[in-house]
Amino acid sequence: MPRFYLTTAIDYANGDPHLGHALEKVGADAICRFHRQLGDDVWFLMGMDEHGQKVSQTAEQAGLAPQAFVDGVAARFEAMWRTLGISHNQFIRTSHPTHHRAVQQLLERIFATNPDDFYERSYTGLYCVGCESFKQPADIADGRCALHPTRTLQEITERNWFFRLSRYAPALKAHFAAQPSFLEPATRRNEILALLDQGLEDISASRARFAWGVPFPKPLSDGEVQTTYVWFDALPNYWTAQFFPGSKAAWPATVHVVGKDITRFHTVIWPAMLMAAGIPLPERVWGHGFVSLGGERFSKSAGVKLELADAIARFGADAFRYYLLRDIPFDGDGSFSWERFEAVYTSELANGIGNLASRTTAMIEKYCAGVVPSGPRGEVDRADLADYTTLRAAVDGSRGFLLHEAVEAIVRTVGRANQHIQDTKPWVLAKDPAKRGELDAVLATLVRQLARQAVYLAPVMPGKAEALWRALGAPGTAAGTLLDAADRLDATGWRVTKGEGLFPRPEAPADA
RNA sequence: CGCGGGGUGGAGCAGCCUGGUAGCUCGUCGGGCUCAUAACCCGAAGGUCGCGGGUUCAAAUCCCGCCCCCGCUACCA
Repeated sequence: MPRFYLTTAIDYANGDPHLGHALEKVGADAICRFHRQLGDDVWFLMGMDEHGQKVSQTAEQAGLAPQAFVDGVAARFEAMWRTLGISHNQFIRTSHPTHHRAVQQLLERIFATNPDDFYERSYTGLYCVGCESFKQPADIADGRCALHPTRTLQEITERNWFFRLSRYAPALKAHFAAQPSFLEPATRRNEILALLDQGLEDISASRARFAWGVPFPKPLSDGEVQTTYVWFDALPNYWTAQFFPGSKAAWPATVHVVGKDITRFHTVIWPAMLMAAGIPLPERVWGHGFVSLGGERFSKSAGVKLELADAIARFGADAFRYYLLRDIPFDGDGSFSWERFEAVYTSELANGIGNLASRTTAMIEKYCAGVVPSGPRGEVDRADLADYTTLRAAVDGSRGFLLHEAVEAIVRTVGRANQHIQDTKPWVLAKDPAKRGELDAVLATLVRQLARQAVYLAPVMPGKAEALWRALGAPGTAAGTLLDAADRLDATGWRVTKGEGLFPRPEAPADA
C-alpha cells in the first residue's frame, strides 16, 4: 500500500480562518481523499503556527496569556475545518511541548552533523515589530516599514545564532535539477531557480526579542539563551509530527501543499535545514495559487474579505468545496465571486448532477418499481472511463495536483448522461414492451454513471456524494469505494429512492 | 530596479511551446422534448484574439517595441 503523507502549511495563529486558508485546506483534503480511494495509506497533517512576537502582542491586547490566546484561535480553526469536512489525521500545534522537544532535537542534530552551519553573528538593522523582522532598504518608505507605516522602525543590534544557508545553494540547485517534480507547478520552480541563481544569504536562527517560542538549545557564547526564530520552529512541524503519540506521520513527507508565497521557505530554507541535519528531504512541494475576491486583492487590512461562514451558509459546505475546487485552478490564481458561485451551483450541481439523479431515479421508480435493472456496459461506460482516466492523472501527482481538471472530467460525464437520455428517450421506450431490453440497458447505464459520479465526487463533496450513493441504494459508502472498484461496479438490483433533490435550485436571486 | 504571470465575443477560461478554418462553460435569443429540480437536448447571434511594427504564402500563435492589470522581492495561504 503506497504511503502518502501530505501536509498543509500550518496557519499563523494571529487571526481567524479566511478564504485563502479554506482554498488550501479543501484542496489538500480532496487530494488526500482521492488518494485514500486510490488505495494509498494516507496521513494528512494540518496545524497551527503559534509562536512569535506578533502572537504574544495580540494576546496581550486581548488580555490573555499567549497559550490561552492560541488555544482559542486553534479551536476556531479546528471548528472551521470540521464544518468544511476536512479529513486530516493529525492537527499539530507548535506550542505543544512535544513539538518543542523535537525542534530542539532537530537543531541539536544540525550542531552534531554540521557544526559549522550555526554561528554567532551580530546584526544591526531597522526592526519592524509589525513584521517581526529586520527590514531591508527596499522595504522602507519614508523611514517606515512599507507594510506597517503606522509603526515606528527601531534600530536594533542583536547577537544571534545564524544558519549558513548560503552554503546550500549548490546542493539545492543540484536537487532541483535531479528532481524536477520537487517543486511544482513549473512557474513556481522557475521563480525559485532564479532565486537560487542570485545566491543565498545566511539567515538568523534565533532571536533575543521575545520569549514566546522554543528556547534555542544552545546558549550564545555569553550564556544568553535565545528563542528559536519562527521558521526554524514552524517548518520542522512536518517532521516533528511523527513524535506525537498515535501519529503515523512517516517522514519524509510525500508532498507539502503550500501557498505560492511561502514556496521559497519550503524549497530553500527547509530542505537546507534537513540537509544540514542529515535528514531526507520531502519528496515534493506543491505551490498553489491565491484566490482573490471579486478581482480585488484579498486583504485583511483593506477590508476586502469574505466571511467563510457566509459562503458556507449559502449552499452548504459541500457546494462551497465544489465551487472552490471547480472554479479556482489549483496551480494558479483565481477569484471568488458570488455570481460565479451562484452560476456554478445552479448549472452544474442543481441542473447538472442533481437533476440527473432526480430524473434517473424517477424513471427507475416509474418503470422498474425502483429496482435497478441489469444491462450491459456500452459506449457510454467506455467514454466515462476515458474521462476518469484523465481525472486520475490530474490527482495522482503524475502531472501535479490539478483538481479543477478532475472536477471538469466529472462534469463531462454528467453531460454525457443527459445526452444519452436525450438520444435514447427512455420515456418512449417505456411505452413499447418490445423495447424492454433497451430501456433496461439505458437505465442500468445511467445508474452506473451516477454511482461512479458519487464515488469520484466523494473527495470533492463528501457529504453529497454519500447522499447520492444512498439514493441509488448502493452498498457500503461512496468514500469507502476504491476508484478501481467504481470503474467496474454493477448496479443491478439496487433499490433507488428519489427523495428530495440533492441540490435544490436557489429560490430567489440570492444576495449574500 | 529585478523576477514571474496575464490582457481572446457580456462574464470566466482554453488555444500560443510544435504558425494554417478562433474553441469551451455561463449568459442571451429561437426551436425540440416531457423522465426530471421551469430542469434536459438542438440551433443561432455575438470576437479588429491589449496597441504598433516585423518575419512568413499564412500569426491569437514567432520576433521587436509600447500600454495596462496582477503576484513575488526572504515570517499574510
